[in-house]
Amino acid sequence: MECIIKSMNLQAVARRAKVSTATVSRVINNLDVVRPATRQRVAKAMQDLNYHPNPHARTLAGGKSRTIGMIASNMENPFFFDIFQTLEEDAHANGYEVVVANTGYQPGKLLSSVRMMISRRVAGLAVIVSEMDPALMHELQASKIPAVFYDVGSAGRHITSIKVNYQRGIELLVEHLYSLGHRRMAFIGHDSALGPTSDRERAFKAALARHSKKLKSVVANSIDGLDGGRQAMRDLLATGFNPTAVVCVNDFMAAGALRELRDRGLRVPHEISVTGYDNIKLSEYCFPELTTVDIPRVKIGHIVFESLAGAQGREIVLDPELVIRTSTGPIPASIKIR
Amino acid sequence: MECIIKSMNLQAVARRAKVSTATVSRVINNLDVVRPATRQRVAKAMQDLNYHPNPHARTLAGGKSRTIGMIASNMENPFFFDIFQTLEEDAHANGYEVVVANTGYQPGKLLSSVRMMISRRVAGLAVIVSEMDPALMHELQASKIPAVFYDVGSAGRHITSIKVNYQRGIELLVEHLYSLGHRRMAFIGHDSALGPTSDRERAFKAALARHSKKLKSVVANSIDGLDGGRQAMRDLLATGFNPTAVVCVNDFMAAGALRELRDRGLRVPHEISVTGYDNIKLSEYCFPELTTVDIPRVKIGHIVFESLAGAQGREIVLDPELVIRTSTGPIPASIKIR
DNA sequence: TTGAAAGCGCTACCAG
DNA sequence: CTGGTAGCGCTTTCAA
Repeated sequence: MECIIKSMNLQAVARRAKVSTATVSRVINNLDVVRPATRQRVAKAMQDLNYHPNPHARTLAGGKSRTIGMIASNMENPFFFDIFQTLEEDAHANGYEVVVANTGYQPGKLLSSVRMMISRRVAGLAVIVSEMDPALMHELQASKIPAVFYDVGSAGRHITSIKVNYQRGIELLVEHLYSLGHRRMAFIGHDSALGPTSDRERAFKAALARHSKKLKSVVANSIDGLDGGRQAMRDLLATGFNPTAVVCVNDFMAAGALRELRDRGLRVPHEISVTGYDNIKLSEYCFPELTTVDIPRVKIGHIVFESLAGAQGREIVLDPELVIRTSTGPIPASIKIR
Repeated sequence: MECIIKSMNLQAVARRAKVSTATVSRVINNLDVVRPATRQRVAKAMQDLNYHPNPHARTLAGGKSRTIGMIASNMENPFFFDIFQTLEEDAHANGYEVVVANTGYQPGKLLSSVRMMISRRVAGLAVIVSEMDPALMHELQASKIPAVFYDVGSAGRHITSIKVNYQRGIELLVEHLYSLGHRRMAFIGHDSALGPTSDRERAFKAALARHSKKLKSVVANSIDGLDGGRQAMRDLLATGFNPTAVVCVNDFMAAGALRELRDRGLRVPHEISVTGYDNIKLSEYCFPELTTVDIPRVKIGHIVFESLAGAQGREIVLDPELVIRTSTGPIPASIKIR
């Protein structure tokens, strides 16, 4: 029993409701020029026919879609996912969808993703990445698509910029560690295209320098993720520089780093302290729980949507907050003597 | 300096290359009827104009998109994300994109997501969920869109079914625990719309019954996630039934459960054993590392793409494998005496 | 091998 | 308030 279901279209609905396609379109788009009675009739026809508008046709005809794009560096990292989730909620609540693209921290993918989003005619674009590409801004500017950048770029015509004072967060962490007696600290970062020395690494170095120009430090980078964090810690320990505290670029990597220490029998925080960044849910489930810095991801998600749908071109700065848990503590007694 | 960039279209390219729009279309779609010289000319024109085809127009005109849809119960759970990631890789490698929809285990959202995917004219649809909806199969069948179901539904005309023998995995786990001496076991599951007693819970009970009809057990359900796992463990301990081993529906919840035990000072596995399911990366980073059952997510991702792009209507069954780590051990000495 | 033209389903503008 | 209709950018016959 083959049944050819030629998907319903405006015309079919129009015929059934005995109105023109224009009127059906008006009903679909909630234009309140339609007489209630007519609206009723059309609504019923749509129901009866189980009609669903073709989004592609709508986008093509209208020039704009009901889709918001989000480009992230690493959706596997809960930090990005959390932002996505709030954004999606807001979007759905307003009849939008959101499609995501992952760059994996590769600038090349960033650019191609932006292009793809533009050709998709997204209604707005959220760029939540650590990478940067010079051509990006230009293309985006030209496309006139409302956009919001997180952590990179600056506000402009249709462009909102959300920034978290990363530097400040690192300072809070380093200050906390310093006050606990730590003097030999290391930094674990992730590969990003910002050159050999990333902003974040620099922020760490700068925070150290605040206390004393003579504080030595070591840096290890790897891929963002649990394995990457573990690998970085391995590399770090292999340098022979024995830090009493390790500051990680984010919680995700910190969680991986903790595992390596556990394997080696180095007790945290008794023998070595570790900090994360972001305050993702996982940071509370690590062993030990991570001392970290809170980045308000839910808030960011809301701001992103709002900036895409409403007030554009703003510049927003958020301040991070220190969250002290059990992965940090006083420096080991054996070292105190020195 | 305002510049109106009216986005390039086929016609512009056609004009510049001095051919018809039909020919440009042929070049775009790689139809090898075009003379090499012509193709060259068109390609250059596209370059010069920085032309990018409008996917909506393509879908509208062609009736089919280059987008694959994936519907998952909980993208926050790495299990689903891992499948997504492989699927996306394969898709991109073949010029497809993939859009995801989250159901949060709600059957209602499942249905609306399927509808949305159908109206989007996705080229294929992967349904990786625990919920089920009767109307779903019907609509999908009628749409003639190639689909693949994971864990629910059965193969059909354009429908591929991938199943993992969940029951078998649970058996492996229970067997392992039983051989370690455990007799009082509990199960931590997550809410799903399969009624008060889910398939998975039943699988657990059945596995217990294999050994002895008299084995008592208790079940606690909560929301899938770290917090949910923790809450379930809390509920479990509150029942007063003191299990020596807890089988969790998946690794994600198990990770949450471990945290609660840690907080209470219950040492794993010395005082209580815990198992997970899926073998996600996080299971290796838990403390202690989770004994679990491996579900080949990468393989599943590949099969999904393959089933959507190529051979359809198959029925595939995968077998899970036991992975023994350190979250399970012999029953506590204090109990052994009994 | 290429061109001309008829749609795909919908929006938006102009009349009535 | 409603209808008619010209596109939106592309694919796909049908002819040449």
